Amino acid sequence: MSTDNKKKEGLVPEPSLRRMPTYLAYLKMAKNQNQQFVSSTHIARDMGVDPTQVTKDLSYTSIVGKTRVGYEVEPLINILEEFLGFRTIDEAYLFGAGSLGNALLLDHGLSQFGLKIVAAFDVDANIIGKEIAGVPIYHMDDFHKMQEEKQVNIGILTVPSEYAQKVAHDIVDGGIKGIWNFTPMRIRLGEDVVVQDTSLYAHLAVMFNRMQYLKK
Amino acid sequence: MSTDNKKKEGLVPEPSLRRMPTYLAYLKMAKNQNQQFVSSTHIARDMGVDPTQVTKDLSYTSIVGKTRVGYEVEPLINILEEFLGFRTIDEAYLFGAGSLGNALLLDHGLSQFGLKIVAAFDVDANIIGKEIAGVPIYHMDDFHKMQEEKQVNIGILTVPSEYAQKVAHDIVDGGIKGIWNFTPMRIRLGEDVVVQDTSLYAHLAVMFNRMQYLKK
DNA sequence: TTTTATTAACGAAAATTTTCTTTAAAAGAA
DNA sequence: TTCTTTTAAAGAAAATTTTCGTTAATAAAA
Repeated sequence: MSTDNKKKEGLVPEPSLRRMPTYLAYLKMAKNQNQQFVSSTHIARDMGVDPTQVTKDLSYTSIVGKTRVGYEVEPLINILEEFLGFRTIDEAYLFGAGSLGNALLLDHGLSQFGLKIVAAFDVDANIIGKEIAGVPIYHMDDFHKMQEEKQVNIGILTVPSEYAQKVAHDIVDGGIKGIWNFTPMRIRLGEDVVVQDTSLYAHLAVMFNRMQYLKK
Repeated sequence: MSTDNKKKEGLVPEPSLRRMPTYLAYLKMAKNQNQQFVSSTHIARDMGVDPTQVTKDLSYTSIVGKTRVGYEVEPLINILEEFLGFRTIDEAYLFGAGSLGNALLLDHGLSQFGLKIVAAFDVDANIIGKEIAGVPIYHMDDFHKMQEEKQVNIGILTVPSEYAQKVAHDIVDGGIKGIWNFTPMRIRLGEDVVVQDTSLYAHLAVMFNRMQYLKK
């Protein structure tokens, strides 16, 4: 019954990981303003969060702050970027070049955070063979052949929900180790694959719900 | 007597809200396969989650399941869509028509989930006056004037990080009540505004981190 | 040099979320 | 009908995450 009773010991908490890029964005601004040090209290005040949460989050990295001074901005940026994996470029395939997939191909922000989409796959004959933002679109059937040469291990899933599980399974067979799942479907895969769910609609749902409480 | 009337005044937990659209996607597939009922145990097994979590999540809506049968698919879809605010169309402005903003304009998935972008604002003279996916792009300065006529209350924030706080403040002044923040910056605003952070890079960070543990 | 104020780090406590357990209801079988 | 099995619901327990309180370090001031 208990299928995934894996020890979570030593893992950096997901909420902490999600907050780290926000500190990074803040630090880059501080750097632009030529600040050499920032204290956790400063960060916390400016960002509207708890100061102890900032120190605790940053303590997961190798940075050490100086008492009464704070953290040195530039080393902290470097350490955070390294820690988050934004410094090493990982190659990725995009599966499903519909409107959302297209969107991700056009967004050049991703490459600054360590993700480079090297090819896209789809089944729509109208777009296969074309390029979007310099990324070639192949037929889904060509994936396994392509993967033999390239050995990419990240797959971005932007197919229609009904194909999510099937495609996910298929690409894991081809050696994909991490799936960035933009579909609203939950996909079931083995323990040796990382699935990151990023459904925009989930966030929309939270926003709509919280807004209801304002309207009275 | 409601047991969860504590400090947060009975707010639906955010994790539950985020999971609801995944149930919705699952249910739509069940409907397509002409299933009339689904039980929480079924949903849980197919989606790889805990069955009691499913019932608990669904209990926040008005649906009531039938013992030994489950939930009726079609009413549950309707109730969920209604509950999540996907049935009523909310108008939104897009702030920042760069690559990510462009992406959101091109994605026609949003309109199916109750969000309709009616105008975009930017400061780039090269794109002002043009249209993307039928949505006109205006200069940022025209926002307040426009808002007087339209009274839109959702703003999608896809400006560069360094302008996030400033623009956020400005649009709240113009009457925006909910901000869907796609920048990695945390923004500070009053209590009467809902901010939903959706930084893609936060999710990327989690995925990269979790993948590190596979590679050994 | 000594004192004071600010800060990171660490562990404890509180709050939140998830999982486990029990209970009652009801469909289907005997 | 009566029994068995499956299920939703509700409450308890466990795990996780956040907040709180304390301590030690150290830069700046006296």
